Amino acid sequence: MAQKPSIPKGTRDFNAVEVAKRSYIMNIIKEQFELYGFQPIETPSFENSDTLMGKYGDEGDRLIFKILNSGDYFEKFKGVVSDLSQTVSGDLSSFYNLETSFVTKHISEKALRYDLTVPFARYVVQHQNEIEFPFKRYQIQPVWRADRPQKGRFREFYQCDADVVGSKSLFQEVEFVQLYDAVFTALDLKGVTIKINNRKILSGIAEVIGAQDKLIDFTVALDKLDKIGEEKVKEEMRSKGISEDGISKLQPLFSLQGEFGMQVESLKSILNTSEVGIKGIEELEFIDASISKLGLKTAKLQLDVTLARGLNYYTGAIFEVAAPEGVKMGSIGGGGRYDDLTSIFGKPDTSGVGISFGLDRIYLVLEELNLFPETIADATKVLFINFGDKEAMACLQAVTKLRQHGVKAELYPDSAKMKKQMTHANRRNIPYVVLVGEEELNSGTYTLKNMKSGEQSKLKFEELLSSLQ
RNA sequence: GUGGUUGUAGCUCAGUUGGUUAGAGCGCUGGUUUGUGGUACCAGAUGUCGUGGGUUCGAGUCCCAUCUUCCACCCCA
Repeated sequence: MAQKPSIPKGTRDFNAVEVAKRSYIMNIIKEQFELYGFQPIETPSFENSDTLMGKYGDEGDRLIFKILNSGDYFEKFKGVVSDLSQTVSGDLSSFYNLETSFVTKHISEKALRYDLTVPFARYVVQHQNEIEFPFKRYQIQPVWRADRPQKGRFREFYQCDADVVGSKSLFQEVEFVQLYDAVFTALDLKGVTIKINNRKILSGIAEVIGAQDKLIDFTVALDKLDKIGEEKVKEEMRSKGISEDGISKLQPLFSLQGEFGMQVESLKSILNTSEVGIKGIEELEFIDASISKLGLKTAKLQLDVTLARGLNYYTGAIFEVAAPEGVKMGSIGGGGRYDDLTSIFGKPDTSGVGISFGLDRIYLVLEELNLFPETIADATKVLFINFGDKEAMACLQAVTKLRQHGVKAELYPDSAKMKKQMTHANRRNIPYVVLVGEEELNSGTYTLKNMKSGEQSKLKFEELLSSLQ
């Protein structure tokens, strides 16, 4: 027992105050989700590896927590190897030539949930006959990533997702922008930026510069523009084999600035030969026009052509939410349109679109900006001081009655020194204490003390109740 | 996964070129006050210097490993 206990890297314990603050955020998100017509579902913490692997790209696969098979997985694995190579069972030398992925596949068949979107796609396919489409669901559950922790980056964290499947309507995208705005407004987090882009535009650009086959490399490089600058981006594109001619066609992109409309115009000039690119522009224009008509409360919608989220399943709109200016935090939300996600699980032609809120990062942002309401922890309202068994019994009767009337009341369990009991009330921020000693016991009264003002008065039970309600 | 950074009392941090018994503030405990907390005064205790090895007569200080924290990549909420 000499060793200090600890928790794994990138995980956290939450105390009562933290839990209260977290559920404050969660409840607001939930409320808005339901207001927009989404219904909750839950999926298991872990899935079959096949369900998750290969859905997030190579980098994603690396970050998936694999669960080691239970039982004697090693003995079974040796069996697989010896069947395969006909080598003598127990000859370890053959192990060294094996691919990691091969080994992993045989010793691990389950993995922890990496996000909520892929399990949701699995859910939709598996329950397609019970689901009424378009299907709007929300899901608030933890996900796990074997990432290296940093500020706002954990190995276990919560995502809050809302998705619609079974509708290609762009009104869904419009509503999701409104939903983002509604949640952040309800949280009193003003000035968030909802960045929007469209995968079709990125495909169109790649097409125009003759790099269709390098779409991912191209977008990953472009995504870094505001971070590493124009020259470094070009350098990276060159190193990925994008032609000099193509890069020069991108030139207008690097100086893209200003209002939505102006950006769209310059995009049109680049993309006029690309059918898919034009389609992307039309989609963007529709969303922007609709939002302009409907209005946003506190967030702003901004076109960002360099926005290229790594997930390879987005096909249309791409969203990412940035914290208000001055807060150093990665994105606090993201999402987009995916036309093809469920086809991986055998259900083609089902378009989906969804967004996600990063609970833990929103928490950090609210904390930094001091935006949590003060009354968030709804704790005990009155503590009865314990003077001894006889008095305590009388107190407990009063406590019981108060509780029946919905007053959060408790009795200090031990007849400790008064100072200790008062200090206890103080530290727990309990606003009232009640003193019942011999005198009160005889007169059937209660001395109620306001811990903030120091005032106190002797009351009958009915008076006590009404002043605590 | 790559490179760097951090760890000393409950908390925030000092601690010299390696040298006797490791310090401060806040907090904590007790008392001034046996029916009154938060304010005041007095007194007291803080500790495996992250962990494990090594160098040295001697290590909080130097070296190695490991864990943790934060940062930059990568990627992402």
